[in-house]
Amino acid sequence: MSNVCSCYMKRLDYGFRGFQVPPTARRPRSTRWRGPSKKPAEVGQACAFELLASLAGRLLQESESSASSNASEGNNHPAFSQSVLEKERQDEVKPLMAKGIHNGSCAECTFKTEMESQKSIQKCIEQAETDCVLECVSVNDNSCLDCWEKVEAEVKPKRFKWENKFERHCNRLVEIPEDVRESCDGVIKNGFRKEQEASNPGFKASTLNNNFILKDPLDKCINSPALFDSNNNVKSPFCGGLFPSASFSRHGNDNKLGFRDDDENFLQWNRVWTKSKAFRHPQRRRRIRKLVTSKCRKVAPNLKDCEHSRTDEGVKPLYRKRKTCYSFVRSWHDSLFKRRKYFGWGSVKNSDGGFSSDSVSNSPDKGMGGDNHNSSAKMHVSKDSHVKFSVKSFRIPELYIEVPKTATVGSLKRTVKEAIMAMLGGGLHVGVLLHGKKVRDDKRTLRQSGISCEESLDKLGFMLEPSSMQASPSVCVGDASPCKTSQRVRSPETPVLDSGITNALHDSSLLTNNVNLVESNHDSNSFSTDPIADKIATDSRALVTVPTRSTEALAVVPVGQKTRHSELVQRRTRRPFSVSEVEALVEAVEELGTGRWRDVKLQAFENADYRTYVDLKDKWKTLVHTAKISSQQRRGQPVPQVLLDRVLASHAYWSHHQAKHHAKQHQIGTMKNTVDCIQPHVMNDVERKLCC
DNA sequence: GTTAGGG
DNA sequence: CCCTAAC
Repeated sequence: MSNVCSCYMKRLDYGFRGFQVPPTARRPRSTRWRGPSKKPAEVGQACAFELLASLAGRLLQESESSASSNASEGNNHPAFSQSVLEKERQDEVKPLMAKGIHNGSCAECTFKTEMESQKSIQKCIEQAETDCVLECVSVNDNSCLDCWEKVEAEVKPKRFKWENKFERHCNRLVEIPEDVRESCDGVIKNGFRKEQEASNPGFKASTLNNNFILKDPLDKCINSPALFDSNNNVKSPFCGGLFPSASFSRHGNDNKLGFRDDDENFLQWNRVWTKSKAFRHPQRRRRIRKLVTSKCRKVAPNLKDCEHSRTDEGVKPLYRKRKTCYSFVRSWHDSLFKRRKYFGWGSVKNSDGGFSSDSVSNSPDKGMGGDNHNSSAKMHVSKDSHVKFSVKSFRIPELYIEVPKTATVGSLKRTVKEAIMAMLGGGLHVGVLLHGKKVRDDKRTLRQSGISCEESLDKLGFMLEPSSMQASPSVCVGDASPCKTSQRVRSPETPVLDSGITNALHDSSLLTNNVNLVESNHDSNSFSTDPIADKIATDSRALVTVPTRSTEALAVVPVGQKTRHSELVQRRTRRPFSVSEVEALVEAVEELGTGRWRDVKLQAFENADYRTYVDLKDKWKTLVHTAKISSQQRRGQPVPQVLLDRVLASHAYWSHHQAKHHAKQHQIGTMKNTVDCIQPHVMNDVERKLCC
């Protein structure tokens, strides 16, 4: 624990993308896939197929009576899914979502009740159909998706292509009895498949002999933590997370899971996404840096260095020093966004480190179960106007820790525990999101809040938030939520915290993005008056967000953004120098010379807050380079050759002059040191002459 | 805090 | 544009 922030040369890095409160085994981060977040539609597909597959399994089991219902090792799921698994094992058909069914899938509630009651196939099919429809509807209505697509269109138009999402699929082989095939096929064609074919040209569902070979999103498998079952890992290769490497091919299907461009896309995405205008203002940025730095100077001995202790004034982060904690934070961030590149397994949805519910499902009652793509929350509206929820588990944000290789397992456990406890230290509240917006009025009824309406089924979300926080940086609950990779809600009226960055840092350890959906409308060219809000909105993948003090710029401590997600201080937005700026720079340098960048700044760019003297120095550097290369090699906005000539001339002059000056200074120093007998006025004379 | 230079 | 060493 105490070594978390120290500098062991040999370390083992553990990345935890989240914990499930219920004991569902999870893969090591290194084996989990994190691709670009999937679209909700894929969830819908998977759910529908789960239904079908589950149905198939169930029917098989029934048809073969109890002969096959003996073993249940490793399957921690009751009832029907277990039998499905068993059947799969016997048949050596290792497909499927049987495991997915058990835990948190949209099919769950249906099968736990309806299937167990052995109602008619038709009913199940109808249910499946209904669910398909619901899925599609909710997908279409999903505002997060809208945002996502919007950003996609605006930010990564060339690189991030959803058409490719099916490239990461693997085949699922589902055995379906002959007598059900027809009806299932009908369902597929008329319901799910139809929808999918309409929206996803790449989607395929074909029949082969007695099998259905379904290509559906692997993401569903691997993104669903519910699928991780350490006991059954071998049985469900496609269920992700159990693969030691980042790619695999299965059964000769050549379904390679390549991360190739997706990773790039992701990084690119993250980069763009994290580009923020928050720190565009140098003064603010400096202030932030100072704040952070000063905070970091406070010494603390261990991981808690990077945690926060509460005082009467509020929450105060105790940062040992910038390097230590910053690197900790940064490595966390790096682990998020860089490791993702290599170890993609896992849920992108988790990548924002959000608390998430493994599943939030409705009571297995009658009625319709709408799958909420915003939060995975399932809500059931029964006939008596009750709205029933069941939240099975929550996950906490990704946690990144380091321990020495020599650490014991016990210490590792303790470290993880302490880190978790630190995150959860303040206790938690649950927030409710409706239409991506926080429902703040606790006294309103569900009906009044619009939650009781069926139309809101896919608009509901949950989030966890620290109970001690006034502000609401919180995280959506829910697993299948595209929202998690995109945005969260930060209501404009989010209360202001007094402790500023202190709280921000505190929050950072606890929470993930809390981004207003609306802010996804930001484009990289817009300038925000609220840098922090901007930042938060832009960097949805940052592990950390900062409650903003209205329009005051604070700090965001990305532990890792996507961002995705982000550094302690965001990289500034690139601001190409205009010709006039170049001219001003050249003029100033001609006069002042190189090496006096502060003066250059004050003289020529005093009012350009976004230009630091380092910027000017860098620009001069590139100008010199540009002037030296041929015009064909130059890129960006062309600089008039006249200016470049002046740059070269000035550069040559000042190089010479500076060298001469330095030589003279050295000469003078030497003289002073070696010839003590020289009278001061003589020395001054010499200096004057040399410096001419 | 500035400057210089590598990335 | 960032980072860091050196001053």
